[in-house]
Amino acid sequence: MAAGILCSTMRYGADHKKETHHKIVRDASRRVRAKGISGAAVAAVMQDAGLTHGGFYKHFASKDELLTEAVGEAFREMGDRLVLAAEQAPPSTAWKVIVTTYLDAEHSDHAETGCPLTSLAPEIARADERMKTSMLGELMKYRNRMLPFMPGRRKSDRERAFILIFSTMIGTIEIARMLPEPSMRRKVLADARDFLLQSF
Amino acid sequence: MAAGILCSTMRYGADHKKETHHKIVRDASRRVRAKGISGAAVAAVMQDAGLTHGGFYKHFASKDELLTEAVGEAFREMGDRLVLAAEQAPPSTAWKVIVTTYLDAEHSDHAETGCPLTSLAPEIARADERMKTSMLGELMKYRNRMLPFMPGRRKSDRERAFILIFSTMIGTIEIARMLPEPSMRRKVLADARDFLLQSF
DNA sequence: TGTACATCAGTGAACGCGCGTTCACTGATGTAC
DNA sequence: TGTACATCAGTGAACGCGCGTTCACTGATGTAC
Repeated sequence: MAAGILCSTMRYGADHKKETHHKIVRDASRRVRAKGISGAAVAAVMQDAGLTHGGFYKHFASKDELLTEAVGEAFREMGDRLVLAAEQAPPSTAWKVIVTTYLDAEHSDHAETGCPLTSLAPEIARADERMKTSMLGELMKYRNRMLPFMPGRRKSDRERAFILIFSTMIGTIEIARMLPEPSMRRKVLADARDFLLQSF
Repeated sequence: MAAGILCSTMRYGADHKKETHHKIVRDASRRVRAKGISGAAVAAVMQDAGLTHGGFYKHFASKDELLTEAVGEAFREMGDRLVLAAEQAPPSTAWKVIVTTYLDAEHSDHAETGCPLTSLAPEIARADERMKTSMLGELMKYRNRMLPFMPGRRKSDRERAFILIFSTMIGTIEIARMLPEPSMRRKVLADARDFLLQSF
C-alpha cells in the first residue's frame, strides 16, 4: 500500500479514504443515471457502497457536492468508453464507431452505465446555477474529448457535427427508452444510426 | 350556463367542477414541464389554481392520476400548436414549418409551455409501468397527429421521418436549455434547423 | 517487542422539513314545499 | 315568494413517511516510548 509515501499525519492507509470516496461517487453515478437526480437518496447510495448514511459527511460537504461529482464521473465513464471505441478505428471512420457504439441496444437498455445526457439532460437544465455551471463544465470536457473524432476539416465543422450528432443520438436513446417493445427500440436505434451515418 | 341541460342531481353549475378540474390539470402541466415530475407538489399545484391542497382529492384519486392527466394535457397543447402552424402551410412544406416552430428560441426558453418530451422524456422512461403505459398512449396520439405532415410518400417513411426529426429536435432543445449563453443556444437551434431542413 | 495513547472513518439514533394523503368541518348553491 | 333542508366543492389541521443533515459514540489503525 505504498506505506513509504504515507504523509506523517495519516493514520489509515493513504488511499483508503480516497478509494471509499470514489466508490461512493461511482455508485451514486449509477444510481443517478438509473433513477434520476431526485432518485439518488444519500442513505441508498451509502448502502450501495456497503456503508451507513451517517458517514456520508466525512466524504462530502453536502448532497449537491456528491451529485456534481457523480455527474462528472458519469461523463468521464461514457467518454472513456467512446474514446476507447473510436481509437480502435482508422481516424476517418472514428466518428462512425462512436455513433454505432452510442446507438446500441446495450446503451439503450442500461441507462445506469450510459451517457448522463440521455438520463439527465432536462434535470441538468433545471438545476440551480452552481450545479448547472459545474455540470456544464463536465459536458464541455466530454465534448472536447469527442471533437477530434468528429467529421469535418475545420474545428467549427467538428463542433457543429458534435452538436448535431449528439443531439440526434440523445433524443433517439430517450425515445427508445420510452418504448415497451424491444423490437421497436431496435428499429428506432437502427433508423437513427443509418440516418446519421449517411448524413456526414 | 346551460341550466336546462343540468342533470337533476347536480347542485352546482354543471361545468363548474369540470372547469376547476381542467384548470388544475393545466397548471400542473405547466409546473411539471418547468420543474419536472418530482417538482410538481400537490400543494403547489393547488395554490397555482387558487385553491388549497385539501380539496385535491375531490378531483383526483391520487397524485399519479393528476400527473398522467397533466402529461396528456402537455402533449395536447404542444400538438395543437404544431398542427396549427403546419395547417397554415402548403402540405408539401408543412413538416418544415413544424421543424422551425419546434426549434425556436421561444420553445427553448419556455419549457413550461413546450413539448413534454424535451422536459420529461427520461423521467417518463423511468416511471412505473402504469404511468409509462398511459404516457406512451399520449405520445402515440401526439405522433399520429404529426404523421400526416411528415415528409415521405409511404406511411412507413413518414413514421421513420417522425422518429428521426423529433429525436433530433428533442436532443437539440435539451442541449440548448443546458447552455448559459443565449447566442450559443441560438446557434445550436439554427444549426439543427438547417441540418433537418436539408435532410429530407 | 509491547503497551498506552491519539486519530478519524464509520455507526446509528435523532432532528426538522416537505410531501402525499385523510378527515371533520364550512358555506355557498340549488331543491322541496 | 319565502323558508327549511340536502348536497358537495373547498378548507385547514393532522397523520405518517422519507429525506438531508447533525452528533455523540465506537473501534480499528497507526504512533510514541
